[in-house]
Amino acid sequence: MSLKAPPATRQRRKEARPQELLNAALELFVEKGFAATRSEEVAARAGVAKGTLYLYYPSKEDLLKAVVRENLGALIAEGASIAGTFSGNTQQLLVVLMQTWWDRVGNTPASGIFKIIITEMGNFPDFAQFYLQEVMEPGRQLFTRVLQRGIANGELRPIPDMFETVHVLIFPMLMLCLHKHSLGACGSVGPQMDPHRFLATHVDVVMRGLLVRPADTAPAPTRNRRPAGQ
Amino acid sequence: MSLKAPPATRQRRKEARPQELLNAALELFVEKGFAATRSEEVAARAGVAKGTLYLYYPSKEDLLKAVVRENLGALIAEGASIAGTFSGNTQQLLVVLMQTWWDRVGNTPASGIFKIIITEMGNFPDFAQFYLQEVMEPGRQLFTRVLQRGIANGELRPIPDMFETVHVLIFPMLMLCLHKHSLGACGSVGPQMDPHRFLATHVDVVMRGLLVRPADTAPAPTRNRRPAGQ
Amino acid sequence: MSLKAPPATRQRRKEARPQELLNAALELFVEKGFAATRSEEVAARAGVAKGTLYLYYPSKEDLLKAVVRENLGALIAEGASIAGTFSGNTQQLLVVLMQTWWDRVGNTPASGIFKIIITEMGNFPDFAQFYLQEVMEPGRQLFTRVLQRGIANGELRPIPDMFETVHVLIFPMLMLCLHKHSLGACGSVGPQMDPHRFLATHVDVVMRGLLVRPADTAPAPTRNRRPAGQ
Amino acid sequence: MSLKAPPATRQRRKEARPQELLNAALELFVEKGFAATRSEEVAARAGVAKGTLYLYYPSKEDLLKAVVRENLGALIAEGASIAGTFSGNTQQLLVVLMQTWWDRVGNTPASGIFKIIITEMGNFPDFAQFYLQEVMEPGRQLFTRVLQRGIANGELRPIPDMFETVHVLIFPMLMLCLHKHSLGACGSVGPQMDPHRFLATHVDVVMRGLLVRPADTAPAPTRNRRPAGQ
DNA sequence: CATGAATGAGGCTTCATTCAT
DNA sequence: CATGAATGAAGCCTCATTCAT
Repeated sequence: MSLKAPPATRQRRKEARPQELLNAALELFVEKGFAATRSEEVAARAGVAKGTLYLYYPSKEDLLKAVVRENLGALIAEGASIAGTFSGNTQQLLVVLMQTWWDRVGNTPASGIFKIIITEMGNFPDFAQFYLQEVMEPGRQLFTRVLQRGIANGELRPIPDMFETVHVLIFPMLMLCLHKHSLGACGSVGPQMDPHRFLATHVDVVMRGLLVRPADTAPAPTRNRRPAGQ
Repeated sequence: MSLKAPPATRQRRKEARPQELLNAALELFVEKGFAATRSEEVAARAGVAKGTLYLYYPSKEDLLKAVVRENLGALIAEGASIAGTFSGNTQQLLVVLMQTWWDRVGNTPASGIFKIIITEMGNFPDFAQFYLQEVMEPGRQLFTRVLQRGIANGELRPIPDMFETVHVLIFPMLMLCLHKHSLGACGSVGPQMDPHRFLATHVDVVMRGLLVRPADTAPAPTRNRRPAGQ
Repeated sequence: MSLKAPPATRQRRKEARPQELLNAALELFVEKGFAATRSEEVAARAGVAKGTLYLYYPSKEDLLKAVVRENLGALIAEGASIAGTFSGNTQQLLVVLMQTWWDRVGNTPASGIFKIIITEMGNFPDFAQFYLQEVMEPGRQLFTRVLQRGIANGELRPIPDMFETVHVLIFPMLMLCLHKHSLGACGSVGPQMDPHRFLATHVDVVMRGLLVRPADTAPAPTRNRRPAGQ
Repeated sequence: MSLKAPPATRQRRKEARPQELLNAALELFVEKGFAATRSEEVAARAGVAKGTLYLYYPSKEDLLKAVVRENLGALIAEGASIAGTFSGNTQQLLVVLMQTWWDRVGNTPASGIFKIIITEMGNFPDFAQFYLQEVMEPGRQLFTRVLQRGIANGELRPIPDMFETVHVLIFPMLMLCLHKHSLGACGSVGPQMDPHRFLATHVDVVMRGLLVRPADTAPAPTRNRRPAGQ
């Protein structure tokens, strides 16, 4: 842009720093765990020196809290925006919800936040409250409304255990994120999970189980892969 | 002092030590994470002194590996034993498999091992191999066989994406364990998850989605609870 | 903006900077000690930014040395000026010396320098030499001359241990300064020390002990206070 | 004593450790100041490793508090014991009090506590309260009682400003301690202060100033030293 | 000149591990 | 075997100092 290239050393980028540090911290906390991540690593990955981290976050613990807040905020915002207005039947809505959620959250570094939450909820009790109120509960209510609308529409059969059924919808999505950052990140030998296909199958199976009269729709026609082990 | 009495206690303990240490370690690693758990805490919870731990396990890392080995072993053993011989239809088999698995694994301290695996797989790469080969793969094959038998029986419709479908069955079970040791352990305010009911609902919904002709079986008759929020 | 106005302030400040920094540093070094005072605090109290301090003093240590030099210089100057020419008897001279010293030194921020000297003499060995030569020794000689003149005048009795006697005169003055910056600065509950009264009493008692024939002078008539605890 | 020499390394001396650490800490805090003393230095001077210090005191600050408590305790105990029963006139009592105090306190490492107190009173406000109540106030009352008894006996003249007069007695003693650990510790070039002689002179001068009719006692006959500077 | 973002050496503290008893 | 006092490497954090603006 300007004629002078950005100065290599000792750059003054006060504006961008917090976000860069949060990104670095998220990555490392997800990869190695909070306790096993050294603050210096976070700083290094953000491209600054040890001390700089402490100009923005007073302690490693505060950094963790900022990471969680920041990324849960993103989750919440996404959830709200996705629900929005949608015309189409329940199955289509669920497919859109889940695929969008994957594109916007699951396929994003923010997906790692679930691993942190699960791991550190015990050590930082306020996370539990925060997570429950700001993420789990809204998500549960969103799915509950979707299913209830489907029942009211006559699309879905009556659902006796709504609470559990909603979790049957949600849990695989969360597990997909966790999987991505554990087994999925370990260059494992076996066949890789294709998230989109998994979510499509998940919705397809569950919807067949909830519809009044399951359509005879085969799921997205699949090329014949995975000959082994099945 | 006396010639016979005291050794009894000491003797009994001596042989139980390794198991007591592994139990204590499992609990603490699950609660606080491996890095955040101090060796001394493990020893204390096992009722021995710090040094004693090192008589049995040469390092904290080795202790972790023993914990993982031990509990993955348990998982494997359970899995193998559960499948066994079973007469009944596929849905009944899956219900039995899952409920038994919950009783023998999920409802056991060993359920925490999944949290450790997910958390530490990045720091201890051999866990991935180990876990994949000894747990995930056998479990996947078990469920694959069950579904394939169901298809062969004519109970189940053809399943185009067997790999994903099996994970649709497995992931909620794993997530249930993780949930139990995170949100579920935090005295959260909202309604608690009832694992048996969750698994029943899970099987019911998924089976309806897989059966050739979904039975009209209502799931386990539910007392009318959870009036709020659904 | 305007052609004339703003520089006035800035200009005035610029010349006053070193002194403002020294004042701020003296205060803080006295309050918290040299090691426990952060450079940034000094700058902040002087109303400048951290970096500015280093435009005037190349290091915190140099700042300390400047503070000590500056204030020992003040002490020396005062000492020299106080002695001056004085007509009156020895007791009157001592009273004037001490009260003046209190007004010009003890009752001034410079009084804090004694605390610094005592504290940091061990860490900065040249302070000892400096302090001894430039302050203690001149002060000792001043008092020695005063007492010797009193003996020669026939006002004072012979004094066998002049060295110690002079310290009997000096030590309470120094201790008064130290007290002012320690207990005296801690909003202590008990009765407060009135420095003028203390010095008057000090001179009175000591002079009675040194005069050939102690006058029957009551010390400065005291309002009846301090009924408690004495 | 025993046949086996004390084990050289990794000695187990749990009993003695706290006192050894307190002694080392007192010395170093007095020499260099609290903030300028590194915990590792304390440990090293006590002959242990860094970590060992923390087995006994949870932080450097707690160590300081223990040092102060420990040594103020000693001071208090001494004060109480010295007062005791004494037959003789007031001057003799004061001489005994002061010389004993010097032998038991001033000439002891505990004398350094005054330097710490003066320096750190600002940083640790509870020290002020503690010191005032447990040391200054009892000391002041002790000297007040001695002087009042002297007045009642007819030995001493009426004393209008008892509070200040008592401090005229006390301050030089404190200053003597401070001097010992500052100028006196710096291998200064000039003549050294002889504490006993100083205290004797101090008492002599002050008593002459307080007695109804000063005795004509010369103080302890002095060998003719210190030819210079007086 | 003045600023304050950035640095990194250094200090406090923890804790895995050792070893004398 | 069991203990727990002791160790010291390693991590968190501070702050004196630098330097680009």
